[in-house]
Amino acid sequence: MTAGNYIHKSRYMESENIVPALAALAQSTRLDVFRLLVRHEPEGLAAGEIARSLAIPQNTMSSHLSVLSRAGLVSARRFGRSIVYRADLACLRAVVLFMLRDCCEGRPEICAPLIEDLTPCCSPKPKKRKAYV
Amino acid sequence: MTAGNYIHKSRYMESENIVPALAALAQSTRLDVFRLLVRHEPEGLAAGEIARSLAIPQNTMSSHLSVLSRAGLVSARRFGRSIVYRADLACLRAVVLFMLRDCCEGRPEICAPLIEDLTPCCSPKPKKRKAYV
DNA sequence: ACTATATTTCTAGTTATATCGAAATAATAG
DNA sequence: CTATTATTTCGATATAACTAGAAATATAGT
Repeated sequence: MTAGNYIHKSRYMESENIVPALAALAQSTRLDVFRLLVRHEPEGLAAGEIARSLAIPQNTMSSHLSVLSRAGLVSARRFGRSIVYRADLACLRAVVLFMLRDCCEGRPEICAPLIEDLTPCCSPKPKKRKAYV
Repeated sequence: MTAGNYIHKSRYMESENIVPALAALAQSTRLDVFRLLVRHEPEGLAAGEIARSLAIPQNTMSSHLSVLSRAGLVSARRFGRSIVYRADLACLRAVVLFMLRDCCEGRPEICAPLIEDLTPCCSPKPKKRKAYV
């Protein structure tokens, strides 16, 4: 309803959702947290370990984690006394996709170099493919 | 020197530079401005036109443009009385690449779905393709 | 030099964010 | 039930961001 030309697909992120996600990452401690959690996928990391790992007081870290969580970039699940946080990689992909969708509109040549940079480390499904191409 | 494991390459963006870039985009007016400028590549758009186009006072817009500019996301060039702003797509790519580098480290399967989503609209050199698949 | 136009800088009020001590909540063990 | 551990919420302060009116700067035309 809100100025909608886009067909809503769940993996796409809309403007209203992207700003909190970018804001959540636009803070050095939170960016470090998110990167740490990405490196610890898929096991995740308890709140206390995150705080200790980055040398930030637990309550401060808790507030950062809640920002990341509200933005959808991390998820939290309780295990006993601990609350284990995990990076939400689908959300990361949605953010990236949102940013690239704009520059791709009608001009693929803009994103092509990016895909080329990315392909060496991230070529799709190297094992189940019959062959490449 | 600052905790450096990465080999510095110019197209890669470091932590210190990415936070201002994300912060610049983490504001709805500025995100709109950037998207507008991407759509107007490569001609660019004068500051006044940007302000008028988004119905924001010129001085307010000027301050937003300077944030985007400091972050390296836009460039400015004077033409007569006007100052024409352009989106810096290399910077956008560097931001995206930074975010993806982390999730690709050692696990290509994370970014592969993203590349697959991107490929239909942005496959490298689309004209030289024989046909679509 | 004067006027009109385009944009920025100055300034100030308002709002939001970051940080962290202290208190509160939640789960486990004895 | 009490003690211990893990985490969050509350509250207060400090810093930064957003907004926009008013003044300043820069360019072009007359």
